[in-house]
Amino acid sequence: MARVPAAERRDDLVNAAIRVIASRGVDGATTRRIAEQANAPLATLHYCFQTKELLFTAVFERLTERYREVLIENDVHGDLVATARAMLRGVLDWYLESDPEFASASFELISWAQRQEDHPAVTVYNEAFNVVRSILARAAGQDVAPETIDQIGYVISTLSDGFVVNWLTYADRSRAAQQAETVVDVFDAWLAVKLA
Amino acid sequence: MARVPAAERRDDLVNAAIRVIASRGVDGATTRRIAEQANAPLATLHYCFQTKELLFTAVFERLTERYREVLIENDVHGDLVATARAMLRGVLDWYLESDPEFASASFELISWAQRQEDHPAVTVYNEAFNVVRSILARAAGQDVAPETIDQIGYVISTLSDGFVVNWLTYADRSRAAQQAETVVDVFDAWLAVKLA
Amino acid sequence: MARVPAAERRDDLVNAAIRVIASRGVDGATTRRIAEQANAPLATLHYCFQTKELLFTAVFERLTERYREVLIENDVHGDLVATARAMLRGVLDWYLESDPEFASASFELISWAQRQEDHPAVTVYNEAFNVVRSILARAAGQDVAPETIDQIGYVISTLSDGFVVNWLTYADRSRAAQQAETVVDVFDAWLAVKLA
Amino acid sequence: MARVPAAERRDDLVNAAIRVIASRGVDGATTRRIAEQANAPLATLHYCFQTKELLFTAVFERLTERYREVLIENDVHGDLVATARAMLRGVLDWYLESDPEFASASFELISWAQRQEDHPAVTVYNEAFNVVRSILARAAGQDVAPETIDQIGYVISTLSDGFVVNWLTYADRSRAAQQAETVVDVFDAWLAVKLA
DNA sequence: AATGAATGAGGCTTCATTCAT
DNA sequence: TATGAATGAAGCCTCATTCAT
Repeated sequence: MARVPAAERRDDLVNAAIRVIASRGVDGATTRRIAEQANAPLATLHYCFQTKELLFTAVFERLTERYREVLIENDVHGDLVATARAMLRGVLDWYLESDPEFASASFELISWAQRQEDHPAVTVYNEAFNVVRSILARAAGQDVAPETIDQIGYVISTLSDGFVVNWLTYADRSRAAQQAETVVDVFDAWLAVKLA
Repeated sequence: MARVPAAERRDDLVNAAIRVIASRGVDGATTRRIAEQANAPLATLHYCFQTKELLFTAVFERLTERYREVLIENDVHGDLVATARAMLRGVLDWYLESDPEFASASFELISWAQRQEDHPAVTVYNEAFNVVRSILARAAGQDVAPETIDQIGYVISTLSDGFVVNWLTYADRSRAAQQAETVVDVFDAWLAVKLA
Repeated sequence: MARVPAAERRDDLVNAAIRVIASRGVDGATTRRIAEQANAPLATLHYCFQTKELLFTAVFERLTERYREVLIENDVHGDLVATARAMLRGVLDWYLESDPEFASASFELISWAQRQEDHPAVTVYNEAFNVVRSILARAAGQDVAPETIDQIGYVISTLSDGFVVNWLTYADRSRAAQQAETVVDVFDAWLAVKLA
Repeated sequence: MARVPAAERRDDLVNAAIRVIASRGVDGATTRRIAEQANAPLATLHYCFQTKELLFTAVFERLTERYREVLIENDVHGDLVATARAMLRGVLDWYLESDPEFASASFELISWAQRQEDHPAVTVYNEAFNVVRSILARAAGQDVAPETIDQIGYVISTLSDGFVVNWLTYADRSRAAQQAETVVDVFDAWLAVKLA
């Protein structure tokens, strides 16, 4: 097996871990399987990441980062309603575009993170929430109360999380696409009342 | 050691399993830990449930059954709006009342079930959905299209699932109680538009 | 399950044990499987036979007894050559008639007995040998040296054991039937030289 | 702990397995006991052989190989009678020289192999038989019918198997040495008639 | 007398990790 | 540096046996 520099290996291993977690769950994601998927010797995994937990943390960070990117990419720089709406849409579409297994891996990892000592699960939520808030705040200008911003953020996350659970369970893309419409309708209705 | 009827033992084990799954995740829920939590020798677990998987299935059924009960208990036998609203409220309140660990165990088990051969995860969703549908249908009478009923059911489940994810992540009851209000507001707004 | 007197159960259990040993080997013959095969509760096995070893000893005795019967049934009360020949034939035919699994169980049990404290394996051989010897001795009258009698007995057992090993391995009855002819031919040739 | 090449480790384990099987039977040959006998940690056994069954297969192959060597070593390259005779003698002597436990392990494993899916038991017999046949065929030249060759092979195996059973049962070397003589006498008598 | 319930001991296997090179 | 080899701990499960009725 060709010797490969550690930095590159790290990347391979993180990607491999995501794939394995998606297909076999967090508990099915053994070091051996991840190493195999990454085409790397088992010992390399521990050479690159002292511990399985550290590898998972890296995976977690990668997912968090991706999530933030999705949010930022979907900032339409419009008014509050348009911006909020686009953000929700963007997240739903992203879920739909990626493999359902990807969403599955994310969820698995959040459960996993919940049980780790320093609760990075909360961190990722907070971080995502901060991104959402800052985007919305800019769109809202001065007129909207911070509590309202927060609430909008909460509803976006609630709707998208709820959407994902169903999508993961049924893994039926055309059905999920329709449901995405419904979800956006729900959001619209509420926003109209809220910002009336 | 005192003689304990098998049925009771089975019950103890199911309860123990729920507790362990909630606190340590499905993969942390080893037979040893479950037996210990149930205050039973490890071999007893396999006497009562031939297999760990069978125990988990029993746990799964227990949770499913409980979920159905909650739905039925919250049928107010009113008109469609009142009935739908009460059902959503009932589920949210139930989540809030029970230990967050209970909801956590449910979520963990759904992920687990997803990876089992015969996908009981889908079954539990379908079953719950059928209960919701039949309650809503009775409340709606003849005037409402079945598709609308289905959509209302979908929104109830999406909102409650989304609510749970946040509740599990932060495990902050007073915050969740406020969020429950928001969730119901969202539902009301949409229902008003939908059934206008 | 109907309560059945212990004496009858003992018989059932011994028969069940033989069947299970034949089909799954000594190590596959667990108490549970034997009890199941005998249609008896597991605890009954230990009620009838304090120990699995004691049950196996009973099985062993049953097989030994059967072996002795076969030898005696095939005593043609003729001269030495005819008697010896008939005995070998009788044993070979018996093996051929019974299920190959029966022979298999016998062999399994002999290996098993070999490893028990008081070596009943030797006992069964000695016993069988004594039966053979006494039959041959009567047929031989006074003229034949005891050593010769012993040697004939040894050759009978060697040939029949060797025959069985092949029969067990290939479990091909028509092939084994031909081989039985060959075995008898071998015996005849040697007897002719030996008793010339 | 000193680094030991994997190949050597495998060898140690195979040897240990043979010893344990010989002394405690196939079913008494637990992974723990084999590892202990090999002075290796239990996990090492599974590092070298993914499975207990694979280890046993390796043991089986070792025994088969050894058996073939014995046959080939005892090819005297003489005429048919001399060659056949020498082969039988060689096998008997080999059994006598080696520990009775070695023969015991062989027999145990053949029973074991019989119960495996792909019946390697038949394979080893066929293989051994082919070696015998080819040696005999060369010695016989053109004049002897193939059926006769086969028959001689069968008698050799029957006599040696029968011999072994007694040898294993009594484990009395001096007695077995005498019996070996008798066995060869039997073979000689039959060969004389057969090839007359 | 007869049996459902229960269990300690031990079975095979896999895990994350470390060691020696 | 990078990795094949090795391993202690723990996984699930089954065994023969005993207990309480």
